Amino acid sequence: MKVKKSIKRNPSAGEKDRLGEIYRKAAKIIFEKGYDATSMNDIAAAVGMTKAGIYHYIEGKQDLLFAINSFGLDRLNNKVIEPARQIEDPEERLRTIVVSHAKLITEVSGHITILIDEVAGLAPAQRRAIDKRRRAYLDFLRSTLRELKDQGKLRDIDITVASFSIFGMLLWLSRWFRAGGRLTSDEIAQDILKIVVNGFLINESPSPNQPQS
Amino acid sequence: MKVKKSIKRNPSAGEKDRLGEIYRKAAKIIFEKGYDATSMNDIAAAVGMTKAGIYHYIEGKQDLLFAINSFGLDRLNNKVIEPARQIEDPEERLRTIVVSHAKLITEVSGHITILIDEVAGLAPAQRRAIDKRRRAYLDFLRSTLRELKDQGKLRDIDITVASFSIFGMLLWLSRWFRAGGRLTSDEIAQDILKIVVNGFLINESPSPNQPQS
DNA sequence: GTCTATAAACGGATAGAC
DNA sequence: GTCTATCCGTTTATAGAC
Repeated sequence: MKVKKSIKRNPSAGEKDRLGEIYRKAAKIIFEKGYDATSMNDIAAAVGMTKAGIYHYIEGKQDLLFAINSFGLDRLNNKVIEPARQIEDPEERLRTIVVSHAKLITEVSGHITILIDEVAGLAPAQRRAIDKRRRAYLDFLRSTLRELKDQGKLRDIDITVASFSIFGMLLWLSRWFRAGGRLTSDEIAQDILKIVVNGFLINESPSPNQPQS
Repeated sequence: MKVKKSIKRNPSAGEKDRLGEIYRKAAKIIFEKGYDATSMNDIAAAVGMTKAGIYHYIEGKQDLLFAINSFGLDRLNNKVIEPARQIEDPEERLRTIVVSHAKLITEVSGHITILIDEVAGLAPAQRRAIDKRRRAYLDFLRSTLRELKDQGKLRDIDITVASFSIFGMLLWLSRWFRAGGRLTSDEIAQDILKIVVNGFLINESPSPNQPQS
């Protein structure tokens, strides 16, 4: 049981936040190359240290992956799930989920947010913990769609298909989005919102881009 | 230059199609665990041979990955792209792409169809070849959406966002679909089609599940 | 805290017997 | 065609000097 949790004061100016830097750089490389293809040497080089050096900060490669996944899920929780939970109206809640999740992905630390498939490298107990949190998010989305269906506002689409399809669009966004490209964060989030609103919801008041017949 | 291409007669009854078996089993394991996490030992064990044994059939791990990707793209070409190319009307073409791609994924050999992220392990020339074919598919979808936009049938959504979003739904389907579950291939394909038709197209004649106001 | 050096295990791939 | 045995590079991780 090593001393890991040194009190997390904000690293003051000039002081190096080594552990945080390791997390961020590792997340970026793992996102790009995949967990197994990323060696501790790759990470060390990116941080500007040797492999042995970073073992001073982390327990091992598995724990690093777990920490990154956990951090990403914390972000998701803070930026998407918790704000959305405060919203009573399910339609407004759905809009909030879609837009805030899309923007979380496209805004600065996109890689750290969701490592889609990189749970296979975790120890079983770690993996269960991550899977549980992901499932909780899926269930949250699903229950929102259920409410909408009960209100007669959802199209005749299976809720499982609907929730996974929304997920699919968002997860894939993290792969194709390039910062600084033609499209801004906002434009993309709004377009995906339009797709969801029109594709999933029954619109009594047509959306802005619906032609007035 | 080894003799690889022994004439491919159909293996007659009782005769073993070893190479085909290696491809299928390898595709399944790579799809589940990822390319780098899959060792030649894993594949050999799944086929019921030793590592050395399968090197009699394949050139190496990279070539195995390339063969699997190529085979998947061949399937995509035969079952989705070519049939859709025959269709003049872009709306009908879009419907065909979505439904046939969804069914390709959910029907038997789903894993072999698309190894989404497993191109990093390829040699540069191989990778370019695979990327080129994928991009051709994306361009095909994009040009179909472009035609619809020119006809005023597409909502005010950026074509890039639209095409990637359709892709995202379909690619993610390969991850969450479980054969023999509650939902059939057909039900899923039809639901995704509904999402696309309502989410992307401007419907002059409302779709069946659109409420008649 | 960060390094060099090295241990211990595992990876892809091949040689050669049968 | 399939095996056992083995080569050699790379990987994670650690020991110990500074």
